[in-house]
Amino acid sequence: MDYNQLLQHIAKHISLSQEEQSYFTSLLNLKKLKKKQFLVQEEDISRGPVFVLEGLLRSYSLDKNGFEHVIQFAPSGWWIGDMKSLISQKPGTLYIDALEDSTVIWLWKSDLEKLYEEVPKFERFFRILAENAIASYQNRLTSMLSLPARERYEGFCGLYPSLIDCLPQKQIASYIGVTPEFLSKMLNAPANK
Amino acid sequence: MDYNQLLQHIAKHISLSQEEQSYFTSLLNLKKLKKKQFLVQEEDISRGPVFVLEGLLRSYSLDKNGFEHVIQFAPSGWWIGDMKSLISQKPGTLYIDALEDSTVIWLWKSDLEKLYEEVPKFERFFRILAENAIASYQNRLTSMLSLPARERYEGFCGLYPSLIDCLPQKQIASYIGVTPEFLSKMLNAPANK
DNA sequence: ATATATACTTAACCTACATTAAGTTTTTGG
DNA sequence: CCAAAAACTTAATGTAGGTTAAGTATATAT
Repeated sequence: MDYNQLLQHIAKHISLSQEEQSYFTSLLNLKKLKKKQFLVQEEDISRGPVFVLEGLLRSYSLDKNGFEHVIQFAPSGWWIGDMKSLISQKPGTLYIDALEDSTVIWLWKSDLEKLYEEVPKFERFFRILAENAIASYQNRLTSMLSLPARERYEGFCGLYPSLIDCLPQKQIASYIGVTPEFLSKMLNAPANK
Repeated sequence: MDYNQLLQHIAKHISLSQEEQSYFTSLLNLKKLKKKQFLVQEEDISRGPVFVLEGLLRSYSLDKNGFEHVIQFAPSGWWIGDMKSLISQKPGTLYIDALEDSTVIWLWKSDLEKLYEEVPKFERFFRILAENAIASYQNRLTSMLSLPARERYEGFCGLYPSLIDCLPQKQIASYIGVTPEFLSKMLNAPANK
């Protein structure tokens, strides 16, 4: 399969020899998801980090009234996962599914651990990845705590312009933390303000 | 100085030889902070990760009305930092100050990078640290998006029982995302509900 | 092509939480 | 030990955003 996109992405942070590359790719698993299909089913909890080759995934939580709350979108070239479940290897609280037909690459946690032993440079790669994720969560939290819905929406548009046209509005509403009805009203309100 | 607490904390995740330990400690800087004192002043932006030996720090953002929004508390034994500024080495958007007289240990980013070269095991250590932080941010976001204020408060009490008695109520209000007035009313409301 | 599900809109009404403001208690610093 | 600042409380009033519900538009699948 075509792992080039992933290898190029990794090459931005660490450089791998030919052998390291092929050892790495030998550990990869490919999965195709139909729109609405879940990444992780049932007891299948030990999956490691997931890279989106093509398509669009999201992670979300469910509240006790059955409403979904989007934690993250992952278009092509992004990583996604439920970190609590990945660390603890217990069933997580996040659901991950495909918003479009998608192709993803993933690692078993045990293979990832072997990879760290064999090619320690990957510790650096995933450290950098994790640090970037932290920066973006700190940012998101700040905006949840301190901005009104309209500014959170504008922030989203600024940060993910390419997602605006391909995401259903209700998904964006969920991400910024309002109901679809309210987002609709807000966007169709007289001009601005 | 007494770096034992930090070394023990690190030993939970990686094991270091005597030399590695002393190389590491040679890079550390110690700083004492008075209550209300800021960790990072003015243009002093290139500070790396900060470990709290003693006391209590917090990071927060300021909104345009001058209100503070707490992103994280860091009691003794915890790490704290503004990840965006650490990565970009540009002034960040978070403020970090001491809620009690405190002692912290910190690294310059350039020293941290030398450390990664000399003792690659630290890549693993900070990767694990970062992954744990991600899990906790995913959790916090979930609770901001899907729980009402009372349940966020209860979640906070469950997660940080030791902080409840030593934190001013208004700091907890800020962390869970409500005004101090509302938290006060909520806690003094007839019994429960 | 048509049926059905899903997405979006609009509007009336509702509520969790914010704002303002005044008063009380506790902590801090000199 | 005292004055001033900071923290907490209470209450009246305001509002951003939720809920419910009904209708319209747009996909999706067969």
